[in-house]
Amino acid sequence: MKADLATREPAIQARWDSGEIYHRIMEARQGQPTFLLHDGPPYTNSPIHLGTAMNKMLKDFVVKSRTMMGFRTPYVPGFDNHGLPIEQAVLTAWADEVKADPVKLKELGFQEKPSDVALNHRLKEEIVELRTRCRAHAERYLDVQRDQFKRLGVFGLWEKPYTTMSFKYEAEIVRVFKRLVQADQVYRGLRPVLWSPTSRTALADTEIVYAEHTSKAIYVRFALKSDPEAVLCTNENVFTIIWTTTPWTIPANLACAFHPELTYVLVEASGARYLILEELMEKVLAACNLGSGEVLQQVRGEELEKLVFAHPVFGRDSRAVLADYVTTEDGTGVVHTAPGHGREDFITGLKYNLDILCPVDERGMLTAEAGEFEGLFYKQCDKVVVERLQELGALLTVSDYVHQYPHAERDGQPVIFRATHQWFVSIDANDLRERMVDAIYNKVTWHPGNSVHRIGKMIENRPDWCISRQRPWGVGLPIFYGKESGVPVMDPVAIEAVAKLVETEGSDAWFLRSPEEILPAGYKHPQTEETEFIKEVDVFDVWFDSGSTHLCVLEGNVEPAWKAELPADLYLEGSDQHRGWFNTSLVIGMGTRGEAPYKQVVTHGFVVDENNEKMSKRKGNVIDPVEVSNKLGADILRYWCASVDYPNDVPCGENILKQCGENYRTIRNTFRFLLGNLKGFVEKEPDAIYELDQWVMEQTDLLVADCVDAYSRYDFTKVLTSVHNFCSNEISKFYLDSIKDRMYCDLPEWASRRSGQWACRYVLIALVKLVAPILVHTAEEVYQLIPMVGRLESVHLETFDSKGIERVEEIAGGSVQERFARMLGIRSQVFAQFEQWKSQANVKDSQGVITTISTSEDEAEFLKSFAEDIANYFKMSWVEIQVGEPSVSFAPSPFMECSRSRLRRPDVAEVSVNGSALPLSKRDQRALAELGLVNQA
RNA sequence: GGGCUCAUAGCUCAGUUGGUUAGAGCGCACCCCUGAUAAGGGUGAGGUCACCGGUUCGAAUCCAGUUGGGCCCA
Repeated sequence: MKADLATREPAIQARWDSGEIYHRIMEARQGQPTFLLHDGPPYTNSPIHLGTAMNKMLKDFVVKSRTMMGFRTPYVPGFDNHGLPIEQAVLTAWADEVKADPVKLKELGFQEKPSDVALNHRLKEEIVELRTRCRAHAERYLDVQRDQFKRLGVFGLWEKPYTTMSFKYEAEIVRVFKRLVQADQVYRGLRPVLWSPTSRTALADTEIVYAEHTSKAIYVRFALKSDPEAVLCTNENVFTIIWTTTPWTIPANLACAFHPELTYVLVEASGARYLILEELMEKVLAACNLGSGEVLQQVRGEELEKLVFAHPVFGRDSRAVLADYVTTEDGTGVVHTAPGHGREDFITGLKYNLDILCPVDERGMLTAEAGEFEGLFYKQCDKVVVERLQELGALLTVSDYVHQYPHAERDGQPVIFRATHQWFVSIDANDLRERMVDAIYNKVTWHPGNSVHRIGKMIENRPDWCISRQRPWGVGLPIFYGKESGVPVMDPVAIEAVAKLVETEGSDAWFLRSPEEILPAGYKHPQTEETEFIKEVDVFDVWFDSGSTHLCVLEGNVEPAWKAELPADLYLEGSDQHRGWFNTSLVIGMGTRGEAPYKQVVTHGFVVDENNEKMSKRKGNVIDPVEVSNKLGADILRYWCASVDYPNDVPCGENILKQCGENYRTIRNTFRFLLGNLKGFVEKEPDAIYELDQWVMEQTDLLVADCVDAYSRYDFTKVLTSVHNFCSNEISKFYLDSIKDRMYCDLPEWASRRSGQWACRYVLIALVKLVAPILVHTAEEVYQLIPMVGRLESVHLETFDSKGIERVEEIAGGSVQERFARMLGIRSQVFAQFEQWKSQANVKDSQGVITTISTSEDEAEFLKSFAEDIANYFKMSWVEIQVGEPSVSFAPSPFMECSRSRLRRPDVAEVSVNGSALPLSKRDQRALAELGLVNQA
């Protein structure tokens, strides 16, 4: 019975497939309490990797173990299809066809602003062509991944998984948006994005490369305008100094940021007073040629919050604000803040309710909002601003500064941060944040427990969620704008019209159809009463797609068969999903339904190699789960998955897998030998159960109790190590050795042998069920070979053989367990002493040896209570027990060797068998007599 | 740089609220069996609990820091 899992497993899986195992299980658990694990969808742009595999296997452990605990455990796998990585893969493969270049698309008028939305016919076709290719790409890898997951032995509704690109799902995404709009959770606002002025498009982070760039670095002084709380000792001739490498953003300056916890000084130098960071004082004074300074006052940053400075060019207010990203490395400790031109600036702007001022248009030209700088290209503006500041006496110094600066990967040109209109889910409207934080800390259970801090901190600090993306591969944001007014339509009726369209024609239709074709006849803008509209061209952030899964799937709106009770019992994903899916699902769940979509969340770490280093193709330390399955077997990979401490980062490599294979074989061989003992098994409970057999069945009951408890706590390592140790220590090293004599020499119908077989089967069934959620194929294979009436179609339809808590406690404290624990303690002492004796006595094996144990009256009586069995337990021919000074001695047995049992016991005597004299023990004489081979002695 | 986190034998893991000599399995070494045999059994050697301080009668365990991994952000 060679393992050979690589060929056995596919055959087992084929039987599951043809028997529709998932559906059989669902039928079998009809009406039982439900345990719902809701699947987080993997992204369909490549074959699975080990991390994806681990995630699915862990989920499968949960689903299968809960099934065997008696729950109904529907599992609808999902796939995440939209988004940039697929789009990029498609574009790369399509690179030679220039018409698909997104830059080209933008040039054709595919702009992010509503005024640019008028899509011409040609463009529509190109977008749809690109989307079609993306869809095909996603479909292809969806199939690949599905096959790979199935190869791992994962059960689920594989013929009808949820896919975020299915028409009905896309329509539900639109409806989730509608619900958030109805809940007054959505708004349109400005936000800085990486922007390429040359290609006039927003860029994703992945489209950016950092390259060396020489900028003009300037020190600029801002005069103090007011100090309402008189924090400073004087307000005459006071300035602060900022340092920036982007002079063109000076027109957009609205604030100066100080670090709340750092110390600033008011220093008098060259006839003026400057408020700068203490730590950088010398450096700044030197850089600005201000000579040496005299410190007038020290003040902590947090006290400066009420100060107002004057914009050096426009004279308008530039508020002092606090921000902890202010560093002590570059600059002055005071950060020029332009909320329309930087991410951190933007966040600070939101915090202080500053305008998101962005006086730069999509071409990189300064707009009217930039006053005297209007009409300049931002690079020219750099120069002009410097000159103007010089003229105004605000410029302290200027120099060239070489640093890493973001450039567009596509054309190699530098990019800028530029605020553009985007759609947001507000995190603070309707106390959403508070309610989420409450749910995190008080409603949801997190495993491991400390991950509550991780998600908690994130939600406490997260900014509003920008859900719009300027990309073609996604679900279009279902927003109409009044053609003249540009006012967006926030009307559920209009959004529902889009949902209806998408449901039947897919989200491509949003790009193809005109507003008139989509909206109800005669539709009027609720605010402006306009009747002509243009459409938004942005699509949803893919995290909106996946954050909606619990609504799309579990509410049953996409597919009634998926309907389940919300919140789900469990989400189980990698720890990166604190930022991702757990987060977005919570926002959407709380924003729409007012509660978290999950009751419990389990997170797992990432796979690292045997040196605890991250796996990467470059390092060549990647383990491919499919390759492992096809070479060693999926059960080996599953063994690995259950043997590592998954809440942490988990190591994997060839040596570790080899070790898993060895441990696996211990379990497999134990099953195999137990099975071997069941030859000729009779399905009838024996009249009497031997004490040893009673012991092993009780041990099994205790193991089952431990393991089921471990399963309920998602502690698969505990399950597997317990089972493995049990197989090795209790079963293989003791029990099976001890019953060998009985199994080989007693006759099949004897009560002794029947008792042993009964116990072997009891143990085997229990063990096979225990490992079934993990070693899915092996358990099935063995289960089908166990002689039993009422065997189910699959082991995965079974339930664990759990005894009640009372019975378990009774066993644990019972006399059989106590007696055997004591006896086994003595046994190991005897073994240790035997090892010493046999080397000096030149005896190789205990089989032909007699042991004499001299001990206290109490212990002697105890050992004698096991009668002749003690010889089997100690693997000796015979054990003499006497009262006396404690000692253990050994001697080669002086008795004849029984030619049947090979034991040298006192009762061996020569009897005549078929005319020749054979030495036989009493038991063997009886056996042969019953077989008619010898006369009863 | 920030948030969260991890570090116990060669490997994978246990180590409850701080309390004898830090455990298990695998691997390894030596020995045995050959009626579990691409199996099985016995014995044994392996650890300054990442490092450095501190709290304590007592620290793998609590605290601070350092180093090195990991995830997420900047």
